[in-house]
Amino acid sequence: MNDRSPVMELVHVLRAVTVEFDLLGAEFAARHGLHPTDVRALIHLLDAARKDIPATPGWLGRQMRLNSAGTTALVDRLERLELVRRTKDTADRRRVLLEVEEKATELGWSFFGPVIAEVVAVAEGFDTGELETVRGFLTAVLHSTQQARAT
Amino acid sequence: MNDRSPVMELVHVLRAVTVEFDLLGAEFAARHGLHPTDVRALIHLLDAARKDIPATPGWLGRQMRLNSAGTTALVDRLERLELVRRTKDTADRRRVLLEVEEKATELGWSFFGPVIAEVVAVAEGFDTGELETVRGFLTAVLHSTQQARAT
DNA sequence: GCGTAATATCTCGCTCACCGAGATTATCGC
DNA sequence: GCGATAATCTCGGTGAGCGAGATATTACGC
Repeated sequence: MNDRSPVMELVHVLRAVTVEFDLLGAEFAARHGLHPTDVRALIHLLDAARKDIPATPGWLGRQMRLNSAGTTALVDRLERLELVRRTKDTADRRRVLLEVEEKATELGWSFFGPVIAEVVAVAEGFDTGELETVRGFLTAVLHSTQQARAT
Repeated sequence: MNDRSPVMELVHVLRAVTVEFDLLGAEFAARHGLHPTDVRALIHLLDAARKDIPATPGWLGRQMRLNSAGTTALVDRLERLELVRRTKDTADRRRVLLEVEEKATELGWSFFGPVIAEVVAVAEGFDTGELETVRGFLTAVLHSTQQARAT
């Protein structure tokens, strides 16, 4: 596999994009006095809310690869910042549901807003078919790596 | 901006890919008894070596958004793990150059190898023009976000 | 050349994110 | 009901990263 092959270029740029997004998250976190982990958690929680997946501490911990102690600490932090609220699940009273506060969605938009604007601006230069190609490729990579990680 | 618009789908999948890559890094780190930060540092150092950019603690700290104390601790860790070597710069003797050991490149390949294999497999289903479209799009997003972060 | 400012790195003390182990509380199958 | 299982939380400890400041080397103004 040549270092200059088209596919290797793709790998490099993909990696560079993830590094860049990480740094964006870290800077956003620092600017708002929270930790990169909190931003990552926020992303997962907003994602869950968007997809109507019930979010619990256990679920969040699995997403973030944190153990239960770390997860409790994380949720404590988020609750203290008034970004989430703990509520008991009436069906299974062992469970605690995490509900994102409005403050959290606002924070989420102020993080993603600029990113979305960037991507929208870039997308201007591509036609619908091309964007569909990009989306298809990224989706395939996503599923492929998720698959690989699960094994 | 509709949540189901093609561009928003792209944003979501891009974000999902970065989350997935983060998790890959974290799991790789855990499996090798090091920290996600160490893996990130390794990526930056191997990148620098590949591009013939001289890597110093200061440079690495800027890439990672660590302050000097944290950077020193990081380099200490990497040196203890025999992944990098500190050498004095003869031109500017205030500076310390970080040279990656062979062990580090091996570790890098064992991390990227599987990822590359995934991307290569996915790329099979796309022709050269399509891959070029994807690469162009990601490169544009990369530059655009780098630009935005600098301001 | 000489003193001063700027630059690169490191040291010290501290905070707190995260882990391992285990306690607590609630649910389910028998 | 009772043991097994599951979800969450508590406690104690480790160490990554920060702020402040020390040290060493180089660049600049005179």
